Amino acid sequence: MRGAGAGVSEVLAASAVAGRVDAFQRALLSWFWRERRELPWRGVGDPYATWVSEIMLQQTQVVTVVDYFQRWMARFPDVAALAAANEEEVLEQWSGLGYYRRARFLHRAAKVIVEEHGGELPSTLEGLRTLPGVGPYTAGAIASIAFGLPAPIVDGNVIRVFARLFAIEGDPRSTANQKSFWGLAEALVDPQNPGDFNEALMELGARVCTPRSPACLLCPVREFCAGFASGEPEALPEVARRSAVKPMRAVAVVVTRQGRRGKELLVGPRDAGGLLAGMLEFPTVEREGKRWPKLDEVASLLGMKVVAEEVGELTHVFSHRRLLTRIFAAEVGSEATFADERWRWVPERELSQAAISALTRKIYERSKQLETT
DNA sequence: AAGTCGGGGTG
DNA sequence: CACCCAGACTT
Repeated sequence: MRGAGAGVSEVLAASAVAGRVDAFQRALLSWFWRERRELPWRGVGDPYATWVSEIMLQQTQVVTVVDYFQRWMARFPDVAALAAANEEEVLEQWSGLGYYRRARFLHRAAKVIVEEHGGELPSTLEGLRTLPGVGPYTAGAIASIAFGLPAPIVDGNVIRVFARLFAIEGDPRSTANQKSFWGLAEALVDPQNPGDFNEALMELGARVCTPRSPACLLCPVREFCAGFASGEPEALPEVARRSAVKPMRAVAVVVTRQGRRGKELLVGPRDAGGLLAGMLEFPTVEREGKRWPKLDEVASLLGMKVVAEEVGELTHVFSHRRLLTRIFAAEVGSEATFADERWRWVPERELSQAAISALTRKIYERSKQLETT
């Protein structure tokens, strides 16, 4: 029995991969070359495309990313185009994808690349690592996939695959186990095909070595796997205890007016730094806990008296928050203006392409739906 | 080492 | 529901 965080060489020596690293690499790679999915960022040969895809894929599944990636590349085809854009345009493209800080990092890094690297992505692990938003995983992914360097990667898929292959017990996030995962990734990556090898590990985790019921009978490396041998591959890795989801309440008012070009809606940017920082939203008051804010509080936010009708309520779940929102609707005169420069009128047909979060999109859909009934 | 930060897919 | 996802960054 190996304890958590055993040295990499001991873990490797005690496994079925010992002395057969070449065979392991060949088995994994030939499966990958046969079974891999066609994805829009694969085989493009453009480090910028690899970078964009890897940032989008952070904590986000492949199927979700595909459309966003294609729209992004059409709008910002290269580093220079991204660097020249303003932040709102960047957030418009990211709208709905979540973790908006990633979009800001991508944008900021593009400026750094133009100003300090002559417009070319750094081609070393250390250079990539200096870019905002590029951590150990993403640096390894770009280095191996775009530049052919034998850099290791460890993501959620690799953790699961290695925990099973090598029977790594204990909390996979512990420092000791992280050292094991990174050490194994470094020891196993095929220097001839580092990018394909790394992608193969992740694709195996995503499609075969899945969390609940892994498809071991389809696995190209099951002969090397301690989890398969044990008969209980799904027992690893150990699942971490999740922190509690805190309740939140909010009141949002969808304020409309008839502008010269049809109906317009009042929106403003959220505070920087917090949840959904900088995204446009309807006038909203949020509160931690289960007590509802009052409509008056939204009115004072706007500096006006609001005559509004409640049109519904919806729930939105974040990873660590559960937010219930009461939605009101108010129509104001076409001459309505607001002293606070935070607020601005957006034509209804432009809202769907604005820099709004999925939550704001849901609120809008709900208010529209009630209008017609 | 623990918390923060979205959103969607899945059993 | 709960869990997970081609994580990074802050405290």
